[in-house]
Amino acid sequence: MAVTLADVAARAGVSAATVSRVLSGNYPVAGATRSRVLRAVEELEYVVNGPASALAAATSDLVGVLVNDIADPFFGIMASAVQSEMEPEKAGGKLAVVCNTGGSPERELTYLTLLQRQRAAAVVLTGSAVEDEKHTAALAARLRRLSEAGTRIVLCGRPPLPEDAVSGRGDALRSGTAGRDADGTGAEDESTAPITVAFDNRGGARRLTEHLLALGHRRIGYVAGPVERTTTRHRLEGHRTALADHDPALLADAERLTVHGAYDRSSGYDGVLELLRRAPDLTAVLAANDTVALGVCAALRDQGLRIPEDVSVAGFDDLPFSADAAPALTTVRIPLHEAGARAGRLALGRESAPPGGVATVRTELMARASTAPPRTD
Amino acid sequence: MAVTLADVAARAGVSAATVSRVLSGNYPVAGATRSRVLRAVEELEYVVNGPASALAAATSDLVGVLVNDIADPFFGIMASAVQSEMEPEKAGGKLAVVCNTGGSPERELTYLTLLQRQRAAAVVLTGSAVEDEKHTAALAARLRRLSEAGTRIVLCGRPPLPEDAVSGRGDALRSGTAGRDADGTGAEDESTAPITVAFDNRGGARRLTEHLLALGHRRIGYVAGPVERTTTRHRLEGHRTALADHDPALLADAERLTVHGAYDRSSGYDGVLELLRRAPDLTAVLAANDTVALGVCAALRDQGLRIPEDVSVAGFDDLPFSADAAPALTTVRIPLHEAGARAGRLALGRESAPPGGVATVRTELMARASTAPPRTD
DNA sequence: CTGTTAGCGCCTTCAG
DNA sequence: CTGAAGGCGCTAACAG
Repeated sequence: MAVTLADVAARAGVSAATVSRVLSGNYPVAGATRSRVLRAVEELEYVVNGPASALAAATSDLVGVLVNDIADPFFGIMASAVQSEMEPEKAGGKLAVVCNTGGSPERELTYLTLLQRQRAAAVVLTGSAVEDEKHTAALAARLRRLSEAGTRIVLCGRPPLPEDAVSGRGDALRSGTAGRDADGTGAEDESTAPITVAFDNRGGARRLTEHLLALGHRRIGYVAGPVERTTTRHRLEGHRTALADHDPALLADAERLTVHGAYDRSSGYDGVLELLRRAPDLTAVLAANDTVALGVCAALRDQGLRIPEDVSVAGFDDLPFSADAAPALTTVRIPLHEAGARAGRLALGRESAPPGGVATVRTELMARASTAPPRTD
Repeated sequence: MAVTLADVAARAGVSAATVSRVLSGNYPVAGATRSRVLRAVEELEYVVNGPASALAAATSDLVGVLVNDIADPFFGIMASAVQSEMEPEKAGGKLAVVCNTGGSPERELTYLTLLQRQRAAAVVLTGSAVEDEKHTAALAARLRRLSEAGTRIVLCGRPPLPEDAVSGRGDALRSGTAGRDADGTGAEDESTAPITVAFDNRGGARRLTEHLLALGHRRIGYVAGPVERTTTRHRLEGHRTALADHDPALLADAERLTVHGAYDRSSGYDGVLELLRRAPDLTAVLAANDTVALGVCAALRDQGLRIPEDVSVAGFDDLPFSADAAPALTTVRIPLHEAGARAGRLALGRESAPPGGVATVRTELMARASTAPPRTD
């Protein structure tokens, strides 16, 4: 069908091996032959057969990037950053594969299988994880297998896997076919645990709540994300820590002033309406993220409430549109691009793992116009 | 290293061929053997070796999706839609590969090469194309080669390639290696021209401008996208057509009232400032897209101008945040999800090509609060 | 520095 | 319905 290495070799008057060598460039070849080969490649418009070379070399140049929602800039920015580190110029043309799990644990596993099947060079898992015992175990198992197969694993924006989930079972039930490659030299025991680039969600949420507290707010509603997600839990913990530190009494009401929903606009809209029903005297609302905050603002406006005069609102993530919202949104900045880029480098092994395998990315309070002191009626 | 087909075969007490057959499921196998094999697969945690099967079968299950900017929801939504059609349940687990070109023609070509090397099953090119003779020719050539290699090509959100760029040269210089697979039966001449899902940018822009005209606006500024992009040109053409139809005199000023920039927020900010310098008596501003419109609004606000009382603003695309902007943004809705999903189906051959190979997606005017009649001083 | 020789793991006729 | 055998295109030791 297509042009093959042999065709190029024939045209250049050399052996296939030589062509292979000049193409991969990791082996000495005479200048003259090299250019002769290159010319043949040009003339024949030869393009390497990826599957064939992956098979022979037992490695591929695919890197998987799993995201919960590719239509959400939060993930788009990270994915873009990861990919920016795979520039053909920078890293020999790795192909970053962005996979959209839609937040579904099953699809997460499915994609990991697909990537394992492609013998991906690395996999980057971004965004919050689902905290379900069974799923965590399944995920850990799959990651372990990927890792054993030589795929590098990087977590970005999610916490490391719990210890107990990582500890693998050691029995490799391997059957017959009398050991090909007869000796057991393949013992490249790179630290098998995934590398993690975590976000300081707790700290960010704590500082955000402290900011509201300092402004004088005491009745603070919280439109949180899905209950089962790590990010949701961490942000909530930071919030409540700040509350407790300021006045333990505030904590008592926290439960009632919290509603859960998805990480989308309508959850914010509906969520704040529910909060208003429960506590009409709310003076501030924290949202799970900036998108949710937008929904909160819309609902508040529809209720005839002014921001921040009547109610203060704050988001999380500091996505690009947040600064342009009216009023500009107070939020917590996460350096998504930097984090993604780092994850990309880690995935390619171009940067060495941080001590302990976990790097935590700082978050920063961005106090803007959507928060102000509460009304003093 | 890893578990192979042979391992599974041995454990199930059958031949490798049989295992292959139950796994691909396209060949009769006795129920008993089938389940025995399946069990062995389970026990061994076998995962097919993608490269190997791609090599042997000469097809892969990768589908490339090229986008100009993955961090932009415009592309995120389309990519997500394309991918949603490749659900493991729907289409035998195709892997959609989202590639971020950053709008660079060179990277577009590079990614196409990478995809060709992977022997991708299909490629979807989304978003506006660069109108440069040389690049168009190079692109057409590469697409033709991909197409010849059996990769299906779909354009989504960009116009079909110009006729003259498509017409291929017929000489296939193929050398030596005395024809393997000795007969020339592989003559599967599917219509080689790319299928297109185009957006009606012209019509949308025309209706948008007519809307402003109907409100009474006559001095309308336009912060357009990059000059060399098809989308930019089409939207501008629609705008000017409306202007000319309404009053040819308006066209005279159109050039002066147009500035070009990137498809981002800061272009909107800077662009409208420039327009204001050129024509302080502007009553309305059209933006290249919603993101740009946000920048326009920010700049206007910073200048102490109210929207829409002092200046009306409109965007394009109707991204999710547009309805939540304050004021809600008047814009033109493009059904990005539907378009992307259709492109995905077309790419998989699950939907037959539209007559002429081009389907045009309707756009719809969304008149909201950011546009109103001009001030009557 | 270059050619030769074996596979990599799977699919696919072709017999049985 | 199942097994045997050859090859997909490339890489990786080995020899020269």
